[in-house]
Amino acid sequence: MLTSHPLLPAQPDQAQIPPAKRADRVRARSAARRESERLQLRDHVLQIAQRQLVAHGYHRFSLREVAEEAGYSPTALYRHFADRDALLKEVCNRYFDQFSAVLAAADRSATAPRARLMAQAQAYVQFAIDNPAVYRLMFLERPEMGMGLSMEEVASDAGFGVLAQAVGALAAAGGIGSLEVPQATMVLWAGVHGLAAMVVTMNLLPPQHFLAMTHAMSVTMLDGLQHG
Amino acid sequence: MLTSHPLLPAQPDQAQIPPAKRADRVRARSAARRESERLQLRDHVLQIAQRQLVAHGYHRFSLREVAEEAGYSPTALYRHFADRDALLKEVCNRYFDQFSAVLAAADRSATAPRARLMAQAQAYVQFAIDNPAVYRLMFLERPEMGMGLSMEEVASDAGFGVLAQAVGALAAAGGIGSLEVPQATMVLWAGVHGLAAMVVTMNLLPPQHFLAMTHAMSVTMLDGLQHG
DNA sequence: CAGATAAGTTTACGGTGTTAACATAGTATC
DNA sequence: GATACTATGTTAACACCGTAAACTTATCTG
Repeated sequence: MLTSHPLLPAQPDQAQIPPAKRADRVRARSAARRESERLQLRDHVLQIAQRQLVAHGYHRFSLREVAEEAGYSPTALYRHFADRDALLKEVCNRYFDQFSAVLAAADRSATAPRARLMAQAQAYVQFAIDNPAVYRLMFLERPEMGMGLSMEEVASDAGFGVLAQAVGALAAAGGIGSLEVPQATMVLWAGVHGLAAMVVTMNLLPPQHFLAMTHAMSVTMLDGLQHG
Repeated sequence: MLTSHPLLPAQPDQAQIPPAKRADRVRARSAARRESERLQLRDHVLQIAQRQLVAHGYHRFSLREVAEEAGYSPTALYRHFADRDALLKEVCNRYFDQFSAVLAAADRSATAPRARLMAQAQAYVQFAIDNPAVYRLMFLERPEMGMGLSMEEVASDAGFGVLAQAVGALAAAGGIGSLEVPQATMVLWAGVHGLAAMVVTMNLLPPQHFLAMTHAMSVTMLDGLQHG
């Protein structure tokens, strides 16, 4: 039998503390606990939403079904999220962090600018292969989610910082011909984005095929930049 | 006051023709007229659907609203189309023909393989700019519409025949390095597809921007193919 | 004339996102 | 300690959606 709430850490002896201060502390702890519970619930719902998005895809994603699996009435979720889109947007944000991390890791796996960009492209398409529904949501269906940035911002620094940096390094090494760095960044991004879009829209071909194509595309573009 | 049905052409004097044969002819004409009316209605509905798809976008497209504008009950459309997707698919097909024609015209606007491919890329993105909802439907939302082909088939001949042909011509002129023709075709297609996808998903930037980027991307890719 | 066929209707079902009205527990205040 | 307030749920309801089934009506056919 538990003598104290499992979520609450054991409290020290408070016998000699003035009641007023003790009440304040209790109140503070209570508020903290309720806030924690609220965040925990949010997180729980978001995890379910994430799972269902991956499982059913973007088109079948339903707020009501998320609520049902979470054990709430559909309208209860509106206390925690403005609407269905806000819920999806939060799911997006989490994946966006993960996506950035994946790209950054790929970037660190090499030193030469060209090799860094090749690795990034591969990781980019691999992410789309691993998370088609998420990539679709972030970049195809609701582009305002996942990043509230304009394309220029994305290509410059805030969004795909690692990409822009690597392109900058490539430019410093003389790997870019007549194009400016932002333009070259956009071109590279659009190229892999095209492949990623194909991955998530037509799921017939094996993933390996797309990775090979990504390699071919990266080589072609990088060669083209160099001899431009 | 009209003495004959306006849709029916005036018939010659049939006084001396045997009643049996005359009945046959009337029956045939009647069937033809009903068939024509049916096709006319189909076309009318398709035009409305096309307009609404362009106006409201893919997400808001509603079978019921099409029926309302056409002046029918929602279920009436099921006599002419299997379901909502079939209706959209037909709209797609019409645009697909137009799309092919646009690409073919662009291809004919130049003679050198490289110039032909540049023109095709420009026309490709221009089509996406002009018909974002349609491009989205054909290549992003429902790839099985507009072309029931696998990516290989598309890149080879049946789908983008003009593209594959131009790449073949480029290869014959020594414009392709180590890549095979199908791979080079896919790379080029994926590149412009990436730009087109950006056009239809993020409609913030001016079209001219995308056309300039298309130019940069085409040059980069073609240079890359040459020096690969 | 009787029957089949085609096209259109109304009705209905299950699904969606979302709003409004209500219940209730916990907190804050006098 | 009673009272008001706030947060967090609930149910009911609205306005959509795609679509299936049953029914009406007009037309063609044997």
